[in-house]
Amino acid sequence: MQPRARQSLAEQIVRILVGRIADGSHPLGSRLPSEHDMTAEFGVSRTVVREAVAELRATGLVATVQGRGAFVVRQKPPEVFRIEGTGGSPLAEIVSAMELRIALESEAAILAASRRSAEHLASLAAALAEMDAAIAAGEDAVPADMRFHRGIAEATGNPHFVRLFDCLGDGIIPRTRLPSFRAAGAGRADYLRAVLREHEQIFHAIELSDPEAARAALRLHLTGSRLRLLKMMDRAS
Amino acid sequence: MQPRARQSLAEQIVRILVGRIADGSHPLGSRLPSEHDMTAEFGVSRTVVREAVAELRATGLVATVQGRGAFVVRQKPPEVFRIEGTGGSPLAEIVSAMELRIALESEAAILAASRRSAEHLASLAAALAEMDAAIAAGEDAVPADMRFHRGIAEATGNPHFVRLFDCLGDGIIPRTRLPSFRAAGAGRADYLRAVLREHEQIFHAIELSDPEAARAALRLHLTGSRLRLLKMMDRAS
DNA sequence: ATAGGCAAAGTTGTCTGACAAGTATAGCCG
DNA sequence: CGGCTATACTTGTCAGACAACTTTGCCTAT
Repeated sequence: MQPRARQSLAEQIVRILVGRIADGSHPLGSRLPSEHDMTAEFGVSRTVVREAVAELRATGLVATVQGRGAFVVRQKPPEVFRIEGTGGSPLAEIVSAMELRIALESEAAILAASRRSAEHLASLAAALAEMDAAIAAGEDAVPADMRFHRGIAEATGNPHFVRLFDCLGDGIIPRTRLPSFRAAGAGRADYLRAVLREHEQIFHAIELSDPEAARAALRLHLTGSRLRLLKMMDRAS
Repeated sequence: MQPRARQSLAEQIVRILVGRIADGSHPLGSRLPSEHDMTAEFGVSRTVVREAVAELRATGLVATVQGRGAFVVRQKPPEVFRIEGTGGSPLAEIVSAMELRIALESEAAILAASRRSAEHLASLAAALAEMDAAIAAGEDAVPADMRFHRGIAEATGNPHFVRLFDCLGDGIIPRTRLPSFRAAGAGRADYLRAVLREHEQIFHAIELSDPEAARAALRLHLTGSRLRLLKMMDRAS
């Protein structure tokens, strides 16, 4: 699939309108010019204008009401937060992502230890069992790992932690991003078993409602994960 | 501006296509049915189909090539992380957002204290001076407050902290979301001066390259902010 | 048999005109 | 002044046509 050589007219109009909304020419709450006026201003057909407005609508900048017009409901497109593909070396990215995880998840562990219910515990225990089974089956156990960490976010009782976790996606699990990990063989199962043991320690601290122990276990886990990964990368080269 | 009572045909088609892309009926890399085929399938005009495709394009799910078709380039819309307007009471939202801030910013303070440069310090000092001036001018000092916190994220040297901070937007400053704060009058300047003093303590800890002091100052600040705001809300009612 | 060229078919991009549906405004009447 | 109606304005949809680009199939030459 080749990149397009030239921008469509609709895309050009979108760009212009996005710029105007951003610079305040069309402030929040204001009505854009009518389709008829925009066809005249931009010298394009109504179809093109409509498609441009459809795109603005899809990005959330504009809402249209039949008979009334297109209104600016947002000044800037929503920012999308991602942690992969942001440039820099893969290792630097993984280290950066790990630091972010340490921030989020150690606090989540504190809150989870204070607020967890029996259901949360059951969910975490199920994720651990799943992880155990996946390791025994020679898999990388990423889905179960994700479920465990999401379970901690859920046990915080704070929806922001859950949603941010979901936003980050599986890129937060470093081994998903290391091609060499998939080929590692024997060292891999050892690595995963160590991860599983650390998960269990986190689980027990949460079970015991001990926030500081939970935080310490989580930090140890994430710091240890990082060191182990670095060692594995050395061994691979 | 009233909500629309009924979805447009284009929006309905978008919904169907988003569902199909998500469930794998139209997998990544595949070509959507032609416009002609979709007009037949959905029983709508080509205009409607084109607008629906324009919306898919704008959300990044699809890319179109003239003469070839519309191709799926992404299976799910990028997740947008937001902390406002997620439902629940305003107070519960603010408390939840504050917990998230405590997680992110206390770790950021640790890293900032370890990694800050003279430029980072200068930038933080400038934000403090700005905040001072804004308080003296009777303003709410939100832009300077944001700059200070962003400066800490920058001093971490970890781009993830900066970008996540930018994603969160000014909703993380609780007083931007309390209408009663704007009317508070005398208590407001006192509140802001206390906030400024705490910012200064954070600044000094970072200046001294003392990670634990920075973390403690940051946590104290955020916890204190919450308590003070609760008090102000009591006084207003 | 294979490669190249050309025409036809297929596909998206744009324009035009018309009608449908909803909203806003202005004017008239009680 | 308030209510009703007609008109003007605005978005939503349909249909047809042409432009521009890509793909496919067929024919011819080597």
